[in-house]
Amino acid sequence: MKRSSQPTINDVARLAGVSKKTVSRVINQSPLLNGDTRKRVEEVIAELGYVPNPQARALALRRNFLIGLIHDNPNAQMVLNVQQGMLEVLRDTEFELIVHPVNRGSPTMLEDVGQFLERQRPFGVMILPPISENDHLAALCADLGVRYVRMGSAPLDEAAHMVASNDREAVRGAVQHLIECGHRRIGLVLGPHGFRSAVERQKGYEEAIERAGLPLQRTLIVQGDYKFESGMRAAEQLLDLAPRPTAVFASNDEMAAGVLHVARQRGLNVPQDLSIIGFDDTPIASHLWPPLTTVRWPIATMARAAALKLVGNEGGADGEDGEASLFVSTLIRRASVAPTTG
Amino acid sequence: MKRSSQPTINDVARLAGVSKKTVSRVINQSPLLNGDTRKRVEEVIAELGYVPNPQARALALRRNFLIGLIHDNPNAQMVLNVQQGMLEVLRDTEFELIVHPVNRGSPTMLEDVGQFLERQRPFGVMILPPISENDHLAALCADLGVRYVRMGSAPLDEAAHMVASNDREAVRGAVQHLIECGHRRIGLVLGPHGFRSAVERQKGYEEAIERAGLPLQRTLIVQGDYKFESGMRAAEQLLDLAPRPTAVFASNDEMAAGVLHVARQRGLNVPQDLSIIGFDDTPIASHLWPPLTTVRWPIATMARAAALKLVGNEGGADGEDGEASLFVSTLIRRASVAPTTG
DNA sequence: CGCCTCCGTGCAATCGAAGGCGCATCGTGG
DNA sequence: CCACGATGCGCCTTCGATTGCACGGAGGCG
Repeated sequence: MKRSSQPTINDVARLAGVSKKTVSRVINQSPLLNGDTRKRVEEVIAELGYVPNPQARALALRRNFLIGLIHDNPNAQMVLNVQQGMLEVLRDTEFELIVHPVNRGSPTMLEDVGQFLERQRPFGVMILPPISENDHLAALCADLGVRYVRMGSAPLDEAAHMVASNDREAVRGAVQHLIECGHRRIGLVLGPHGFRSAVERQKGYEEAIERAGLPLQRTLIVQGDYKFESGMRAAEQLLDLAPRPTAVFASNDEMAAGVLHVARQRGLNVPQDLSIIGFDDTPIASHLWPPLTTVRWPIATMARAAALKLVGNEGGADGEDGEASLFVSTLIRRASVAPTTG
Repeated sequence: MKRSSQPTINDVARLAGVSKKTVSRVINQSPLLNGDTRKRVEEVIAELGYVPNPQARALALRRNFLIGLIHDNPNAQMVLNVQQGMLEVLRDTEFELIVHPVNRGSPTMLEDVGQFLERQRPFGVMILPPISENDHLAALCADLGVRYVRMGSAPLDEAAHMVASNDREAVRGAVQHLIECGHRRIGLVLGPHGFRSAVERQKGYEEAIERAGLPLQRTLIVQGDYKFESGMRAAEQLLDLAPRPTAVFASNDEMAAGVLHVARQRGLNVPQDLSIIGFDDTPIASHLWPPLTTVRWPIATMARAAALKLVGNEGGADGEDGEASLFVSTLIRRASVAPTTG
């Protein structure tokens, strides 16, 4: 049984014996308003269960209340954490989240996003890595007058338009941890070409090695692509070296799992024979055996901050945005790292 | 640099030298329309880059083009697969997907959803397990005149309102597989109380045991809650039994990972000493060591079907919906199952 | 005591698109 | 050659909410 139709602002006005304008004032919290009238209107609203029609509102205001989430991300946990974080903020507002995945590979990616933006004209969009690194995309948003915030592994825009973790520093810390445990031959599994995060994590590794006065050996650095299988391939390569590395930093957890997988296949004990550190602290990290030492970055916190930047101080002076833009990651120590026995 | 403002249907009409109505006819593919005029209008549209304003459209049509996704699901991979599947369908339409997670635990859950539905009046909503099992929620949608489709592990509504896998049958097959491998003492880790999927999977287990003429032993069935830790606790309990079970079916992969974890802690070899089967085929299943034999259910396919049900044959006779409602799961055989040596 | 100001409120126009109704035009047949 | 039906097209209203402008009443000041 379907309710006939929603009450409109006209119904409210009629029943309360006032004009639409007055009702509108009540809804929009206009300060100049008689207390009596306001109360009566509010009563009628409650009685009727009146809810303003967002489409009509959007039309009259010449703006809508949609926040887009653009991503091309294979990491489900991360995308969902972002959604959760953003929605925690948006829940208290009149904004809604509309998700729009795209294909990184597709040559029409920019057009796709452009169409989406033109059709919906969302109030703002959040762009997740790795496409957040695409400057054309940001330019497109700016051009169309759509607010945007990019999430990244390093600062890649002005503060108002980004939230970033500091991957380089975090990885440096992780590798330093390995060095402090006595490791000298530390393998690195890179992220895919063209990813800013991959570059940052590599730099972090190199900085740690150099600061410790260790030699930077090219053979210890092997290509990966953030996928499990590439972690396995990288491990094959690293474990074939003689002498073998005693520790490996993989640029994400999934590849770390691949390394662990291969180590196990070869009968190596982790962490006794090989220490492993990952990155991301996905659920997989804590469920592996042994549980994986990894770097956790505050996705949900960053997502909340991004949402606030998008919807925040709408009317206010936009010189001042109280939201932080840089977030620190922490090393989560589990059981996949041990001191060298040598 | 921000484009001043979007062209409207008026601009198009003026430039093409026709009335708005004619432009509207072109856009909405009205059949009664002169070819010449149509072409001219289309040219102007292309030239101006005119895109109809969805809000105005929604207002005039007294309906919008939003599909909601309601879930309270902790399984990120599943939620994201659903989003992907639905968006594959919606991409070709004018619909947009708006996500709305809820708190299962919250006593105001129904009100929350009600508010969401009243505010947005989405054209349709998709409801994921486990809240899809909540009949009040479905009733709410029906009451508000919002189309809905519920996803479940067993048929829980009429065909037009659900897509379901057949968990019972799938689990029966999985446990039969264990029995065929010679296992006689097979542990079961249950899903949480009050979950339909948990019940279905238990029934599948029991059916397999009974059909094989084996005794149904209560001590082999232990409670879990779909979380990794509960899998560990369950494993502790099962592996303390004497004689020990030689195989375990865990009601999802995460708990299976927990079982594997504990087995490893106790120095058991998997699969030689203990065979394990999970459910869901999340990425974790293939990344564990040994890779986990598990049941895969076609989430994305189901999501696509659900999306089609939601937006499909809008004007047509709604007696006929071509979309399937029941989907079969398959056993993915990996390395976590071995024949009994005894 | 009257006029002016200010506050609260209502009327009517507006946003962009859709569609009913009716007019103009074209084609055809008597 | 005219009448009539079919068809293409435009005017005007509508959807629900916002907002500029103007008006009525109350209070202050000359």
